Amino acid sequence: MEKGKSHVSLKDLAREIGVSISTVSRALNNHPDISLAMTLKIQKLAAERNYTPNPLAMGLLKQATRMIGVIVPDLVTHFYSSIISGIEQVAEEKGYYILIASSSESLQKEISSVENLLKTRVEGLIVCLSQETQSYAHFDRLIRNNIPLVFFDRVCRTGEVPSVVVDNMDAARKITRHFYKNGFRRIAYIAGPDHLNISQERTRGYLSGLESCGLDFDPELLVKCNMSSEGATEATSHLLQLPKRPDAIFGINDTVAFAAMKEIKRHGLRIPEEVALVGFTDEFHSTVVDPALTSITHPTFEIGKEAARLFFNRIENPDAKPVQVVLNTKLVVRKSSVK
Amino acid sequence: MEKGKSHVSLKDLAREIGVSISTVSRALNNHPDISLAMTLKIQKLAAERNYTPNPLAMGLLKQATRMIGVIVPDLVTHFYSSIISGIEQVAEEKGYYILIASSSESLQKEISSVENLLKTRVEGLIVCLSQETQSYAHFDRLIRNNIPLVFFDRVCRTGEVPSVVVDNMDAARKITRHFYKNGFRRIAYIAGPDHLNISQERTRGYLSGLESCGLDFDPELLVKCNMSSEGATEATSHLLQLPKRPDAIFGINDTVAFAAMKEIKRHGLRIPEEVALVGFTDEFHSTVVDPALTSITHPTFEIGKEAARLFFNRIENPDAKPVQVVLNTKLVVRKSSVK
DNA sequence: TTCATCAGCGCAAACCTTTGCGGTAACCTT
DNA sequence: AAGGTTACCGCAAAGGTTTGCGCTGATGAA
Repeated sequence: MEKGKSHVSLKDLAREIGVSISTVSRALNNHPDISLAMTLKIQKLAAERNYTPNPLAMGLLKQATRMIGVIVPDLVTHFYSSIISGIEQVAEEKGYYILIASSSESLQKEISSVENLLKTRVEGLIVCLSQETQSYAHFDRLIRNNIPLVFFDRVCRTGEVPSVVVDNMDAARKITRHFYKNGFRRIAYIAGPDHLNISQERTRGYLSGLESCGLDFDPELLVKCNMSSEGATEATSHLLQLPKRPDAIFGINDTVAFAAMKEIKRHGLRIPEEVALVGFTDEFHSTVVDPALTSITHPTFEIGKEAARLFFNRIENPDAKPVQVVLNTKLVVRKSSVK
Repeated sequence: MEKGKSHVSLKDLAREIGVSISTVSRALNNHPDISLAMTLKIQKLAAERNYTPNPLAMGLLKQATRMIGVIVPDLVTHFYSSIISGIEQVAEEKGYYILIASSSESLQKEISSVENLLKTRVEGLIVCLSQETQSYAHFDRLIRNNIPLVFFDRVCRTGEVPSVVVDNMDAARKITRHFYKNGFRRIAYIAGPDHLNISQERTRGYLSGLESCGLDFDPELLVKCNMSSEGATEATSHLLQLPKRPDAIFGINDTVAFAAMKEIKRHGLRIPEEVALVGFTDEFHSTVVDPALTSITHPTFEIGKEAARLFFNRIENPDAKPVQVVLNTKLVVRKSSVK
């Protein structure tokens, strides 16, 4: 291999054999116009020289970069990294790469990520909305130009954009009823911002669960937080200091659940004897904490794979109607919610 | 915006204004050859039409894709996702994107990831070796062609390739001495595969720590595992069933430490009264488990940022001598190791 | 008036690939 | 032997950008 030039081009091969570039190209693509002898000779040299087509040139020509942009609120939360892992697996099978950008839960960063990813000519985007996102104009351009777009978990525009979510309402209902069955009556819920679909849906499930158990809804027991550790800690502390404090809490996601657990312990209360706790989180974390956390486990890896599948459906069939895939969650009962 | 064509090219602008493509290009680059009036007119139109240079074309021309390949053993471990986050931050500042591939701790996948990333014409690679990797021939091509390459954490060829690591020997020494100071005498170490630098270095630190405390090294107390949950569980179980079982264990990384914790509990032993435990892990996980885990915390985010900085040094100064950056760890003492 | 100068712009090559079309032999047919 | 096939290959354009060089018209000087 020549120094300073790590990639061989068709031109290099053509020059070395003494034919034109087009002949080399056709030979490598087994075009019938090229004689067998010539084809073999060219393919042999190409293999020796380790030729691989330049994806930039192909991208220019075919207008297809084989890259997907992925925007997540953050990279370090297991929920997201696991989903990304799922996306990556399907993408790899299809020969696609993913470009990851994190919005850090900021609308501004989400907007600029969309722009930047489009600048790099990704073929489309797979997105989980940031916590701040309430306006969706930055996705208009994609929709208008029919650029593939898929939302997961935190979604919007479900009429126009395919999405994959879990059955949040059902999950929250299951939690509430589980608490009831285990003898808890003052069931609190630490929710997220109102504009997020996951928060709304889980709130509905919570209320529906209460009703189905014949429990009255006490507005004091529904608190909202910004889904950060700090916000959740504060929310938990608030709940625990109520005149009639709750005997059960469920948190809207991992971060909230763990912060709540720490805060309950800090208040010197025992879990689950004095305050039961259930979270929305994943298998691994739930088992490592003490007491082991009862939780709704998301099929995170599957969410990622499904999002990628929807994406490729869109690529292969641009005019198909947007569908929403709803995955089921599982309530895994552990120590934190059973006296 | 026209339907089906989401990106405006120089040609489009040129046609609309009625000048040549080169004039448009120069105007946008403020070339002095173009009159002020024309420059302004072109720039205005470009802004209206939302023109952005096509990175594929630029990539072809400049042979620079502004993309970095990153290969990690997995995506979901907090250690790696946090490092990736650090890399991403620095990359974003420089206007670079990162392409992530995970080796799943497999040499085969690592090799194919290197190949595939090179095919996509990334400008270089930032890599943490897979657990299986003992031969390094797949990096030869990069070194030979002077393609930027940086290793972190699990490294090799440190003479030829810049790298960022933590002071593993010092960290393991600190742990050993910490155990000793707190009254533990049978100190066990669950190591990883021999060929990994991190495993070797920590073993040396362990031995050195024992010696400096005047403790004899008991080979029974040094067990190796493959750093999976299963391997660590088995190793721990083995240690706990020794005739003279250890009263303190330290695990080589997150996975091992948590598996060990679960296994100790499963054996009905109390932490730290009967068996003390220390891990190599991160802040978040250490505090969420019970008892809170004493651990060496890696400056993960900083490792990522430093790796990216080394990478850009390499880009800007290709012939500089490869350096190794050694970051310090911190021993954070929590309940799991203090009687 | 005439030649040199210069501002301002276009041509074309380069990066790499694919592909419709045109071209050139050698062969076959009648 | 002349015209028609056919096998095999090259030209050139397309995709988008930058840039050295050449070209034009006008202005300045002599």
